Amino acid sequence: MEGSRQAVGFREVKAEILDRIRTKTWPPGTLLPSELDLAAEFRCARATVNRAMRELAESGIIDRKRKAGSRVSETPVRQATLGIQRIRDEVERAGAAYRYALVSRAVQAAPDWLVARLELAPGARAVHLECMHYADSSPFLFEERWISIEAVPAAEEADFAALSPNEWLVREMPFTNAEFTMYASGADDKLVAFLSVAPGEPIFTVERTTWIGAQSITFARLFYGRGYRLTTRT
Amino acid sequence: MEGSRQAVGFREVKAEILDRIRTKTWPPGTLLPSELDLAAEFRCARATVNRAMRELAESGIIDRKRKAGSRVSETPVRQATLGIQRIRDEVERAGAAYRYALVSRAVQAAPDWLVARLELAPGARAVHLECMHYADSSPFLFEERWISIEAVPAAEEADFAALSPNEWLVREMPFTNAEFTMYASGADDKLVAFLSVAPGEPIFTVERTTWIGAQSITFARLFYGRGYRLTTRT
DNA sequence: ATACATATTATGTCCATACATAAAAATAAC
DNA sequence: GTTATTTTTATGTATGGACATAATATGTAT
Repeated sequence: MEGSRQAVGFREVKAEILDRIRTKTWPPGTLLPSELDLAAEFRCARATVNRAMRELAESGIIDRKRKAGSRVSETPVRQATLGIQRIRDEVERAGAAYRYALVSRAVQAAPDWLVARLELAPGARAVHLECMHYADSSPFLFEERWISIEAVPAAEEADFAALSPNEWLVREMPFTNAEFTMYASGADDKLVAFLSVAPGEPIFTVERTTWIGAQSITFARLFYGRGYRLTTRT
Repeated sequence: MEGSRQAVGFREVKAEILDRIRTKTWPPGTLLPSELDLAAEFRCARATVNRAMRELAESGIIDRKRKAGSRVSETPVRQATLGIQRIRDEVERAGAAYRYALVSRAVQAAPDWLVARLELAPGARAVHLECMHYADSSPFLFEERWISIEAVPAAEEADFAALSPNEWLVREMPFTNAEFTMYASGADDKLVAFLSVAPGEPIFTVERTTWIGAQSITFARLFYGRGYRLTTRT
């Protein structure tokens, strides 16, 4: 037979589309050919092109809309993956010994802001924890955490003095969605005491909410000690 | 007809599997039924189950291996993707008007620390820029940037007074790899002046190095104004 | 028992087809 | 000219079948 190429899989299709975008054959904003056209060009099934384009859309390279077609994204949203996230691993990867301590534990009605953030039922109860994580016995991070009892009933009985909520939840509850917010805050009195920093000293802070499916599980606020840097690459 | 359920899509399959994991019907480590078995149970095609399970594997909920089957992950890979965008979009998405101003521009030999970080040749030249980004005429972000002239010769002639390096580079060099480092720093004199903050005030800071393939392109240090929060969700 | 070849099996991918759905475009009604 | 209504079309998803591939399990020879 003549030049009928063989075995064009979704990886090849994806790579070829990416290459045409990279080389500006299809500059940002370009309307791509339809799945059917590309399938004809690559001599493969539409489903194959569909998977290639779906994955490109998931990583933000192209935008897709029914009937309107697919176009090269004008504003490619680069996606860096935040590799999370047992705090123990983070400390030990830096070559330090990890130590954890429970500061306080309470079961209480969720405050209004938490009800709003986790979309809890009014009057829902939550486990409220404060903990310290140490690297080689120097303060690494102060953690404030709330766990929805409705979502994780076992949290009410769990022994968080023995196991950090971080590790307990990793074992107990897989999650599907998380929202991270990062900002710089100034150290208040509590942080001054626990993190051994000066009042007002810049503190790298992370807030994290996690869900499984549509149900919220937990909210955590992490205050990192002096000199902490969070690094990630694409 | 009797109870033959209808239209079971991959979302439903995914949700049901997730639910069985959440309720510990299938605790961590459990070997899941094969795709064929699940397809029979849900009365759908294997491809439908396959997509559901593939997506669960991608988000780290289950681990899959040929022949060995799929099991509920013992240590769910908790990874979040951090969406990186153009500063203009970030400002405008918050409903503010975006304005950009070039503060300084110089072509100079790359300082030693930059040579090391970007793995430049000794004595390599770089464009050094300082810029301000405003949201509704209030300071949003002060940017320090170096661009390798070897990697991007056009940078030496580009008019960065008209277009921010951020947007210029996005247009010019799509598809780069990037490394992000985030931390909290205290405002120095320059930041006090440009960001209208108090001396020592906590500043959310991002350092970003980008490459295309193995070649480094640019290094930027972004100092965000008061109250900035970087949010990302999976 | 140990090493090697072979069969088995769950996942991985592809195909051709079909129908659903959303949104744009074209048309009809006012 | 403006507003409904219909048509068109690209994407979204499902199906049943097929073969590939990797890893395990099994059987065989040493």
